[in-house]
Amino acid sequence: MEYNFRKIEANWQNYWAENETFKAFNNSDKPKFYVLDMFPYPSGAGLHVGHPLGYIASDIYARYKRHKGYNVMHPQGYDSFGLPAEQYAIQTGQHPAITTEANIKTYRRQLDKIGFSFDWSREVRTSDPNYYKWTQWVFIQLFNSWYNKEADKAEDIATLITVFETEGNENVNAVCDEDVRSFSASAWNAFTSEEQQEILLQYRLTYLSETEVNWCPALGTVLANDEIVNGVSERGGHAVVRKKMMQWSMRITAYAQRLLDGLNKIDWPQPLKDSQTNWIGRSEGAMVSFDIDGFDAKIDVFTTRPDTIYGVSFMTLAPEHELVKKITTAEQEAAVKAYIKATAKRSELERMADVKTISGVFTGAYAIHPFTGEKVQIWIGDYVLAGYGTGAVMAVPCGDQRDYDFAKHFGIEIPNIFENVDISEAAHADKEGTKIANSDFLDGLTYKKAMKRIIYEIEQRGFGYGKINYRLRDAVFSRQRYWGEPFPVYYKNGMPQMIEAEHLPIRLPEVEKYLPTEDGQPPLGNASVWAWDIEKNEVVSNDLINNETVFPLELNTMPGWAGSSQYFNRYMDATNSDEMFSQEAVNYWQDVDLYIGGSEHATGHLLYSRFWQKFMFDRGLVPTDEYAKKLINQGMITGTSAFVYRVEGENKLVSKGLKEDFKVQPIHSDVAFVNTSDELDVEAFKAWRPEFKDAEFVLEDGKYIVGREVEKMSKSKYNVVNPDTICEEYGADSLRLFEMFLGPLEQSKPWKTSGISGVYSFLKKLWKLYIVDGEFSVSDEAPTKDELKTLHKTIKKVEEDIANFSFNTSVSTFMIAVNELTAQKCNKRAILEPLAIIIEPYAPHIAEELWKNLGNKESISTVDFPVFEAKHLVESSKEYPVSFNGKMRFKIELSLDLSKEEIEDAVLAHEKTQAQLQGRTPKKVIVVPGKIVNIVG
RNA sequence: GCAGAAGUGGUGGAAUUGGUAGACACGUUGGACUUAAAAUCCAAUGGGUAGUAAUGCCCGUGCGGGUUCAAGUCCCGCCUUCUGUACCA
Repeated sequence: MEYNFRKIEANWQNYWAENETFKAFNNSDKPKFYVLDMFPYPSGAGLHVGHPLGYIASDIYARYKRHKGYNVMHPQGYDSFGLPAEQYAIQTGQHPAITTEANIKTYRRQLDKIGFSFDWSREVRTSDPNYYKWTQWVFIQLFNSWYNKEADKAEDIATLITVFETEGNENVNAVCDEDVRSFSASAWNAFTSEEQQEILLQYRLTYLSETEVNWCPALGTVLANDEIVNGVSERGGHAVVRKKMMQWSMRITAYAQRLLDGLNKIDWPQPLKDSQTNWIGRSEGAMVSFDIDGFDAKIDVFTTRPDTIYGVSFMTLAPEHELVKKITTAEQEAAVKAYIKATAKRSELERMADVKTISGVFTGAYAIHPFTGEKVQIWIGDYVLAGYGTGAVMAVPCGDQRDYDFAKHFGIEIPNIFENVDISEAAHADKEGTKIANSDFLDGLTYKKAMKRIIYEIEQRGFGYGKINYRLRDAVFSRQRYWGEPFPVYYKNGMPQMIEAEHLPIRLPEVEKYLPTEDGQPPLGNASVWAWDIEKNEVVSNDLINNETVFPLELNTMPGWAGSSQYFNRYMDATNSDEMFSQEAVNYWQDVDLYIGGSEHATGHLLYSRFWQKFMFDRGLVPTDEYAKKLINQGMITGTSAFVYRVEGENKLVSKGLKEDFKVQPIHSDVAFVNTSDELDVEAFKAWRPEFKDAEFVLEDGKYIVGREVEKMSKSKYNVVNPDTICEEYGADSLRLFEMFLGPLEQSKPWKTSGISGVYSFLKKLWKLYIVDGEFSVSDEAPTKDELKTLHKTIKKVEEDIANFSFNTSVSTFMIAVNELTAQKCNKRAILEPLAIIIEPYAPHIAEELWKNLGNKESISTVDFPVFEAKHLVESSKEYPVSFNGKMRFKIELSLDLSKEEIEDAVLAHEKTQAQLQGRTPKKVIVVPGKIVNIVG
């Protein structure tokens, strides 16, 4: 009776599917537990062994929690809108929906093979109209909301309109556009409907505005800040330029502080929290206005060091600053123009890479220092970024290194406002421990006191106000793509109008071509049936647009993060067609208890989804304002690439050991042709690369040995290992165990197929424990002390390891247990039955098979994890023999909340029983205060 | 530059609050079984050194210091690698 994993796994996978074993119900006597994975984008390449790592970990946790008596929801779905399917469509004309459907089929087949306990009845796909209906619905809710700073939450836009109608906007404290004009109630009521709409748009949480965006000509679309890496597009590495376009944006900045505060109450990895904190970029300081000499205009600056204002000796504007043109003098005009032209030409990438070069031009204009009344030069320089703060700085060369360098370079004076500080070499940027000097009323004050005083003075004298600034920008929400959620928006007289919720979803229209139109419109501009009839409430042909009731629909689609910002809530009630989710469902499931996924989403999905959740919380749609209590970032599994070495200029390939003797060029070989001893199957390689069909292979010891290198697992590096192959050869349980055994979950580590034989032979040994003379058979004899010890040790360790997410060490624990039980020739039900249960999360198929053969009819997945009485525990903890002053002592760990005497008694009793068991005389016991208990031996 | 994480055998990695460093596994070597191979099982495996042997001694967790009866673990100062981020005023 062999361990036939192929048959066992196929049987159980069918059984689970037929019986919907892992279906979670929205009500139960058991406590709830929600385990979530980041759902995958179904790419055409299918899964490689790196992808399921996080799913295996979450699955172990989910199965474990089921055994511990929880009602566990472990859903899965697909983030199925995205660029690859669209680009494939552009190349082939194939509709992205068809490609996506095919890819999902592959993914599902691969996932099923691994034996996950997903509740597929809750599957979601972001590209499914029944799903994106609710993405569109949330968009409408955002549009119909404004952020009330008084209440510090989002509210219905209707409440804002009421305020406008009764008292205008004088007393409204909202997060809104900066250039909102003020009006009275009577003025508001006199505005035309269009004027009112325009004003409201400046308050809505999602709004349309002409914004400067990151335009990527090669991709034909706008990119969000987090989609740009080092000045080029994250996807494809194409150049990105700044361009002004009409775009939908999300007023995420309204939530900047709450997004920061919320981090304190969630158990997420510190590095991830740090990167969100940096991304939000809170800084405290002041806004200060400087008058411009001879102009009726002011330069507003944001500074974190208003206390150094007496050190200002010039000002610098970003070259793009709107005042530059206005204030530049005739003499300086040519130089300024040339400089602006030169900086505009430099790409973002160059500008960032080249931070050393100091450049700038004097505008010829002067600002008036608000406190001293002195004239200070106004310069432009590209070290000032148009996109941060106001795009202008008050330069304090003695306190800021960049200002210092600039001043030195252009010979501008550097006044010193610090007591006893030498600034002849560098600026003095330290805040603490220095007193301010030469600064009138600030003289002698330290940083903290000076800050308080100067902000007070600035506000008193009307030069500005204290301000907290955030680096976080509002998120652009429009994409010029086809394969994304269409907006539920049509345009009437140029003003955006929402389609009523009951008419959702607005389905993606069919188009002839997936490229932008010839006149530069997004791909939806190719659709001929893409207009909204407000009488019929349906999408109609564009030809009818001249009708009074038919209006053009929005041509942009939503970005990738739209669909992933609320999917975790939709899982709670995934098939509900009347609501996004029922209140009963969301009140039952509340939030995610464990979320596992990659850290690359730190400033994308994981920030936006927190924003949406907070918004939904404000509007009373969800019960919590953070949706995931605990988050774990699983590490990446990298590939181990294989290389052959071609002698330059010859059709000759030399083995690794000989490559030093030649001038060689490494070439990737497919890892499929290399065995575990790094030996290349030369014939297979020749058949794979026809250009080497006639090549000469220079062998060492009769073998061709390849070179190895750890790289990211990718098709182009030919180092992809497919989970299907592993499942076919070793079984899904081996794959699951091995992925966990590979190393700590959160660490990145290279895949090495050779190591899998260890876990595979472990499973075979486990199987054999239950078999006597080729037949399933266990004895009902009472277990021995040693056998019980092995079992309880294993239970204790595995539970601890699961609690710490140290799945790798728990696999070792299983191996030790099986080795010990094999050595003890243990074949007893009392040991083997619980063993099958505790191994089940890691190796569900074999565990179920063993369970069935033990004579248990019920599926193991419904059995509770064994709990044993304390009296069964043979020892309270591990004993450490320790050498102390030359004497042998033992350390025993006891976590007891008892007095010294009670502990002494307990230890003595323990020692007595131990001594009796081992047939020796009891040793003298000394209890040392603290946690350490020593037994002198 | 800044922030975070990490450096342990030939390899992946254990070592829970400071207490037998190298668990477990891969690989390697030797052995059993076999006509042979595969599979399986057994044994050895950080380095050095003494001994026929049982066994013993010395060194050893990136480097240099320190605290401690005791340091991979704690403290100070370095080095290296990885990850994120960056003219953020």
